[in-house]
Amino acid sequence: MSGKQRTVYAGLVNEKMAGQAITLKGWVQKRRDLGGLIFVDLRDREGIVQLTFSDEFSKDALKTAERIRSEYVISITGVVSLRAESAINPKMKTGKVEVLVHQAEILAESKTPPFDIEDGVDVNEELKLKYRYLDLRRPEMQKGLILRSKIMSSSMRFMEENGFLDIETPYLAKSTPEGARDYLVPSRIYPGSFYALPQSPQLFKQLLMGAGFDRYFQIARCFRDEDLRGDRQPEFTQLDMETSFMNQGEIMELVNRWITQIMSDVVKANIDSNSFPVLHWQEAMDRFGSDKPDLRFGIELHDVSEIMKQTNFTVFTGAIKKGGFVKAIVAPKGATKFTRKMIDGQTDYIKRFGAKGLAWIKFENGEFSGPIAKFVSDVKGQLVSFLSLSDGDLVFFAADTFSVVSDTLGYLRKYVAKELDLIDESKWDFAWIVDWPLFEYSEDFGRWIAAHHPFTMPNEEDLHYLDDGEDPHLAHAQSYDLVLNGYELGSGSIRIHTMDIQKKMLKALGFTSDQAEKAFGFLLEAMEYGFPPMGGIALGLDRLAMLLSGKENIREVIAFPKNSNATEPMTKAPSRVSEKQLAELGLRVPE
RNA sequence: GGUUCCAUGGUCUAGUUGGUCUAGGACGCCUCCCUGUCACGGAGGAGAUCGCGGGUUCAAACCCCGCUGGGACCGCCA
Repeated sequence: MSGKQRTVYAGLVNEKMAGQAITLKGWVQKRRDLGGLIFVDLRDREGIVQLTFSDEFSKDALKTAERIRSEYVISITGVVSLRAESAINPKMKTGKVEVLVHQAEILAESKTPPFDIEDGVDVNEELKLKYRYLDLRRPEMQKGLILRSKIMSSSMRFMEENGFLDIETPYLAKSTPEGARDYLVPSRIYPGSFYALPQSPQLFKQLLMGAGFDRYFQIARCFRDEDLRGDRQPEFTQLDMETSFMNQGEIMELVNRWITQIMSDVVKANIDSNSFPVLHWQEAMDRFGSDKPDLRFGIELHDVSEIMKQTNFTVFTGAIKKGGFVKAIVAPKGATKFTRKMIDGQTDYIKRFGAKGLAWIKFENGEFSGPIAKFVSDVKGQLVSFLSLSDGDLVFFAADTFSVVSDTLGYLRKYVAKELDLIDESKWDFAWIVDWPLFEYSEDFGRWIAAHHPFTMPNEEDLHYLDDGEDPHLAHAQSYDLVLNGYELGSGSIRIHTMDIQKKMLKALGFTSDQAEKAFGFLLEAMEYGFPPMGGIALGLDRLAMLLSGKENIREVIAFPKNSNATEPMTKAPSRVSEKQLAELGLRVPE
């Protein structure tokens, strides 16, 4: 190395530096060789600046430039120069300047990369992951991770300023029932026994409250061995906090201030956290068909069961008789936009939600048309006024159980909004969803399970539902989810802090006292030693970073993510291990 | 566990009623020329067992079956 230190990042060179000698280090984005004059675009994490090589400035440097290829790592020293008016490149942040190179050194050569390192490249995902370190050189990717870092530092600053203590909790923890599948870690010292990687620091943070730390915060990695999605990775990061002696409203207010600070620090957005809508879970489901509604657009669900009861359309009346619903959404001026082919495609798509079909009518020139028009003609007047239809509208109907209708129309309203271009992508629409059911039915277990987790405090007035002979699943919880643009950003609750309620809760979940003792005995015992009232929340850092950087996949804001099959193409994890390693752990693996 | 889509030089892709494909294009790469480019330009060149295996056929990148790998979705995700 020449020994000269970098004086500035390439992307930060500006007109004020004109005439100054600077030293830059970075990667070659592009070389343009005009013969005796060579231009090189030099890239580092802050951006790109143009270098100019000519024997006018240095014969040696020009010679070096002739050898330079894409992705070489170079170090140069030169003088910042204002470009002539005609040579200014308005597309570049540094387009008004260039660096006349007096000294150049190649620090590392590079093979031709397997794909172009530039934003907007369309390369298959596996190749990008295999050469992740190259993909991460793209400005877009660096921007995402830089933004993620800013969310973390903004959060840490907020928590520090509000008296929260950063306390680490174990990664080698105990497997507990309920919830997601655990990642297990075999114990060498106790063959046949396993640690579990935490699905969240939930129990530990509650115990920290029990220990009197009062306010806890942690950027915590969490592990869940479930199948992946675009917004779900097997390991992910939570901005996790817990506080003693605060009620639900106070915690929500604190989170509002926290989010406001993040939005201001990270994306310079001035959001009014006092205006976050607070929706009851039931209301969110009724109006939007989702517990994480996207509120950037309308297209609400309307219950037309009462009107449809009067028709002879057995698909509708039959669903109602079975205790189901008929609901509708209106695609404003959608009658011409949505072709028969598109509707057929959607009819097919919604079958995955359990819907048997999709009914629709078009309202044009005062008349209904479409396959079911004749069945609903008798209630035309009622529908037009109930749904406030105007000319050219298209109406979709779903008739089924509450959950199928909700899933179907909840999906369709997003589809319709996208097709009709009704979504304002510049908006940040936060919402709180509160008053969740305490339990939900699991087909898998054949019993009621905790909707949130087993430590969630029921609403005070619902406590009696946990008593013998009552209907526990009518109980609602002191829990609150923060939603942004249709994504669940975070989930929190007030926790149970007394043993008798906790025991009732576990009993309602079907635990015998023996099983409860075995799984959560340490927690129940802790509750006997002065456990304070407490509550908290965990925000999904990866999702927040994804949304704030406008990405559609969580992989874009994780440096080294897994692919959709939970493998990692670069290191090829997971992999087989040696017989020796297995033997030490007392494990045997079938061939 | 299920549904669905995809796989052609380094990258992205054309090809789709089987023959005219000796597989076309763009970008990239290599050599040479070029002093104001920034999607530099000009001339020339290299580079593909069409993911793998089997089948149908006179003939398969193309049709069928299986496998592998990948994307999206459902289940799952306290």
